[in-house]
Amino acid sequence: MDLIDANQRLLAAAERLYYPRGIHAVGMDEVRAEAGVSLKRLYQLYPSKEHLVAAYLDARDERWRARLRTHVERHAVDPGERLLAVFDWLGLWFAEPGFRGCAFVNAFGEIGGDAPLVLAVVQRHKVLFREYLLDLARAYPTPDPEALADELLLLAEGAMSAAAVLPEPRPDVAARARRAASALLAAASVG
Amino acid sequence: MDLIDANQRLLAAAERLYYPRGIHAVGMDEVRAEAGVSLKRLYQLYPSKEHLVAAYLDARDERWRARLRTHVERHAVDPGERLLAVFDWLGLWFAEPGFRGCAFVNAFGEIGGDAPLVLAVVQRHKVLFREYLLDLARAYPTPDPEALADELLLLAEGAMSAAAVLPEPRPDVAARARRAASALLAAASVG
DNA sequence: TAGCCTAGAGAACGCGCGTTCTCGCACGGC
DNA sequence: GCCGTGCGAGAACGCGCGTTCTCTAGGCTA
Repeated sequence: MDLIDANQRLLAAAERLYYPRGIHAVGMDEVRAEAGVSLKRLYQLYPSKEHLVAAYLDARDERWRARLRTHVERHAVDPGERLLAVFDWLGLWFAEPGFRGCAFVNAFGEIGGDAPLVLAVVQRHKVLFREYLLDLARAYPTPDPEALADELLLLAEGAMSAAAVLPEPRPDVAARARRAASALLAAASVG
Repeated sequence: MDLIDANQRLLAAAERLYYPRGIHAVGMDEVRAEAGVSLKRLYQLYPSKEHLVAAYLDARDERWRARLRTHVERHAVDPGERLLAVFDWLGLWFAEPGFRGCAFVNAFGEIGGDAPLVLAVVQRHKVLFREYLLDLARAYPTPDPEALADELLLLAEGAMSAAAVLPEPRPDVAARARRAASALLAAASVG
């Protein structure tokens, strides 16, 4: 097995273990075993757990945003509909088995304080999500796309938190967020 | 020192240590030392760390909601203004030194999976916050106070996440949330 | 075949945790 | 005065972690 293979297996194993259980609950040896990689290789690729965690989050960021982008592009063309499609996708995500909230917010709560590499990846993810919403908002007829993007960002972030934390039976969080987003779109529209 | 005293000192110490640093980063002995209480007393009051953490979160929940309620009652009488005052208070909270996001969301990310006592307190806190918003929304002239409360809850939750995670310089998250809340209020109003 | 580099398996190390146990001591009832 | 009970102080224990080290085996070159 070469380095590239081992790397992919490690990242896949990290995803399978870290997201459902949290980071500090999963030891390096468990990741190693799940990936079928020797500890030597692991530390050759990632000199510390923090590096591995940052890489896991980085990979998750790419995948998460790609999935969102794909859904939006496939299901809407009108700028307003595209912004609302973000919330439809959130609803699909929330309904997936094993959903446990935003991995980045969770990681921040768990090790945000001391882990600069991880903090940087978390912040970058949120900035990139915000920029994606801003891209969509710029296509929408509103005088202040930044404000609109920020407002929708807050709704989306709130939906992720609420979907993760609220006990069952919970109101359909994504649908509520979509309704609010629709109202904000109408309020921000110049047409 | 009697049990009541020791309990108060422990809860105060837990608050000072757990919120800024996270839960798993603070050991029982450190809480004991900060509180000036013997380990024996600690385990007499809380038979495990999970019990102590749950009690810390419970106390924080009470204090957090009381502070919010006090601010809202002191600064607004009109129902719409009261709902908006929630976001003003969030802005004050975010600006406090040491702000590190919602302690309950952080605790969920850190140990949500396996810690039923903690999970229950987290969920209860969010439910009570939602009920408070619902109380305020019921005084507002809208056909669906539940929907309005849920929408504002999402904005508030999103603001907490964004204020915690987004890197500096960050947009004034609470003000953005307030603006969005204002738009949602207008959209929900029957008058 | 002999030597050598590499890699895997996993033992070992040092540490910090949650929890329990031990010890010595002060204080209250007879 | 004396015994027992409860207390604080902190040592001890068992465990699991992140990280490093050791041993062994195999395949490559000459």
